[in-house]
Amino acid sequence: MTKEGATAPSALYDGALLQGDLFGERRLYAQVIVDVPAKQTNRPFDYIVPPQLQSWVAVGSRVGVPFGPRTLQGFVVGMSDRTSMDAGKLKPVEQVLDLVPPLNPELVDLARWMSRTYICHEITALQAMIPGALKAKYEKMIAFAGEETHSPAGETGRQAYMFARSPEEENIVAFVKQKGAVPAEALLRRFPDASLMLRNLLEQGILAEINSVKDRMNAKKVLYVEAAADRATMLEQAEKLGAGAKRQKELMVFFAGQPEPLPLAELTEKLNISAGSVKALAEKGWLSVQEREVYRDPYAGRQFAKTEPLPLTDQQRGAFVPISAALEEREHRVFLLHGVTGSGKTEVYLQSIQQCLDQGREAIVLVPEISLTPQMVERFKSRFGDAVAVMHSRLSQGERYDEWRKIGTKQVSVVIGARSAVFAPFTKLGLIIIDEEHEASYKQEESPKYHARDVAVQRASHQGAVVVLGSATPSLESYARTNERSADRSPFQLLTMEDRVEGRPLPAVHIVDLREELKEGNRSMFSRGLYKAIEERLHKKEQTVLLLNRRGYSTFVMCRSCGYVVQCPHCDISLTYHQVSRTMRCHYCGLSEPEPKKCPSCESEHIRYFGTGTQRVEEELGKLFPGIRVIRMDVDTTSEKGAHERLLTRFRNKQADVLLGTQMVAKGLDFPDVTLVGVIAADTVLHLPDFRAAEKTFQLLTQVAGRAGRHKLPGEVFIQTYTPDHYSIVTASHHDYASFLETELEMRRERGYPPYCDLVLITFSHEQVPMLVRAGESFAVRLKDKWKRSGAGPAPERGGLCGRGVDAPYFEVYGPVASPIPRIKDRYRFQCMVKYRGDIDVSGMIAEVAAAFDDTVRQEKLQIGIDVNPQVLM
DNA sequence: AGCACGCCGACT
DNA sequence: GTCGGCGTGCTC
Repeated sequence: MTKEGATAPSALYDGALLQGDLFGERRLYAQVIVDVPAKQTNRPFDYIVPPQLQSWVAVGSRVGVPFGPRTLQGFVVGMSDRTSMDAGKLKPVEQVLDLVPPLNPELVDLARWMSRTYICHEITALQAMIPGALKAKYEKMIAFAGEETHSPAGETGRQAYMFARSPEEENIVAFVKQKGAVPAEALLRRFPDASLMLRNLLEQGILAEINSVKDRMNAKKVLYVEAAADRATMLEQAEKLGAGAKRQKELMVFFAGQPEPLPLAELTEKLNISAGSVKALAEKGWLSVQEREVYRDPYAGRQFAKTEPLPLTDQQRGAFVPISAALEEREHRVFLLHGVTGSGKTEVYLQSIQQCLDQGREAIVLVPEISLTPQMVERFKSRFGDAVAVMHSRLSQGERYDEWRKIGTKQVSVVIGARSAVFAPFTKLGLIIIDEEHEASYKQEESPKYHARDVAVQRASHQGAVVVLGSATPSLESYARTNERSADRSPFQLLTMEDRVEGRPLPAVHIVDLREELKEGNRSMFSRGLYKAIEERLHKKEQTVLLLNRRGYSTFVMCRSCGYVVQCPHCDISLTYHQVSRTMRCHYCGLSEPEPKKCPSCESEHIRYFGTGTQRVEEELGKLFPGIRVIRMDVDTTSEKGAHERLLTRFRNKQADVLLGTQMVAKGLDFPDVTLVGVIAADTVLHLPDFRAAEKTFQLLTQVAGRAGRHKLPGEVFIQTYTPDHYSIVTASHHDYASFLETELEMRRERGYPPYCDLVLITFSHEQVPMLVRAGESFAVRLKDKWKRSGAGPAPERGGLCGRGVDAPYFEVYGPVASPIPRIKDRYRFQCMVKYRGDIDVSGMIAEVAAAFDDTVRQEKLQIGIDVNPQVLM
């Protein structure tokens, strides 16, 4: 309203504002992020909130809004009573999709932070926070639009045409009219050949298209039965029933003494009565049947023996006290709990959570997906009972949604789950625990490429919550931050637990030099030491875990005549032979083709299989130890739902002697009779082109070694390797994290890698190499230019990072170079790496350069993937 | 992402 | 002379 308008009386009585006021209505506008992940729509759009929806719309609501010609799902990210736009141009919010907003203002802020930090569209970040069941689904509805007689005069031609509708058209109109609105898909199913007629009817305006957001939140409904009269009446009426209605009589008597409603299913089972009897009585009006929403509880009917807090050891107490104090102060703190395997970290978690709950606050527990086993869940369910919601990928979409719903409705105060559980919509968050914080699975590989650890710290800092990062082998980034010296990042507090509970010794570790074995004439994949050890375990009826971080049968297949290696035609990677299916498979694009009988290149039949995979180890075990019972666990045997747990249960029940698998056998398993762990080839990870290769090797070896001798029986570990002197292997064999850390930090410093700098990886992919090189080079130039113009100083020389002072800002773009796997699914891949240190908004700079590339992306089908790894400086 | 509006080739 | 190609731009 203008100033003049405010002083002129006539204007005061004009306009929608006043009209609204007269009817006691408030003007309310919602800022909505719509479900279109594109640069141009990556901002809020304003909508009018109609009066009847005002009490339902809040920041965090999921709404259906008209957007251009269609209706889209969107999230409300702001509410206000004014708008910067001409209010006359605004459209109204059409639908509110949930009774309770699925997000809250804090999560909406977090999404904005994520979109900036990880360079993604805001809608992508918002979508990542809600369960898949709430993902938008759109539906075209056909509705009846009005009588043709309403057409204005003068359009007689049109009318005449309309009156000439065919009987089939009449049928369609009648059908739609009767139903009110019909999904277009359903209509075409009913009238399969009607698409042309439908188009005519739509053009004539007799029918209309309505786009709406289909509501996928299907709460499960169950029928409940209860008495519809008082006890006396029920008994009285029971007597009046005929002798033939024996079941009904029974039911009446039962409900006379049953004031509470009962689920129909339970009733029919308990009283051995058919639903028909209930229906008959309901029709007579003596019973009432209602629909009730229920939760699909995947743990329904399972009894969890209640456990009480265990007395803490001195060491556990040493860790618990500072956490407890921070909780008490309601202060945001991050603790790094460095505890060797078996030191009792879980009990510290449990008691910290208990304290958090006692304060009326809520807790999130993140665990790697793979260790989200029934045993793990059981420990939490046993302590906190129904206050726990469990979220993992093995749940059906509906189950997942129901668990999640319990958070919003305050039925639970603890969530345990994998990565995405960090977004649990709690409003009084007090504690976030991240178990095995070094695990790579906390990093999401698709957009938004977030790291759950970083998101957790971000969330906690806004809520005054405590974060506990637990690990036996903390990531260098986290460990470095306990020594933080930079001004703008607060340090993590280190808590250490060095001893195993009850003083159980760490297992003895033998490093086996495979070169020596070869010299001695042992060409088998098992060293003599490991062979003997397995044999011994078979005799003693103890169990063995074998780790080989490579699935399939053999890693590559080569022709010995010409040296041809069978490769994937779509990816630059050799194919792996799978014995079970007798196929060659690509582990990157999933291609599967029959094994070659002769060399595709020279037709020779001298084809040999090189490299060992889990399938081959399994076969070999069977040959060496006839009758041995082996469970193989890798992606190929655990893809089926519940297979993972089934295999572990079998092993636990001692239905197998050996558990053989890829890294998934290394994580968090705890079997009392496992006394031997064998690592078939420790170097598989070590030589990957990854600056974290040594760290990953150390972590993997330490984790898997921790699987042996966790209970009464002492454990033994064999690590087979061709590089027995490598520091990651040597230090892992001594369970010596401190020494590993020291050496690895020195390596990182020399090479200029995290935690001495932050990294961002930018990958480009395209079907043609020239395009890719041009784009990558142009990107790098523009990025360097941006840095220069920011006036932050000259880019240092290459390698200049080494030995630089702690506070010196640094920025360098490396590349573009071909990616480690130069082609996947027929697309070539190049990458640039940005190394920097200091408080530089690199994400912002990259986002701007990427935005300038948008046209290229559209026209040339160039794909730019940006992987932001905000690391920690030392 | 869709969808409309807007300037240049092969057709009634 | 028109129908239609997809290049640019907008969606509260």
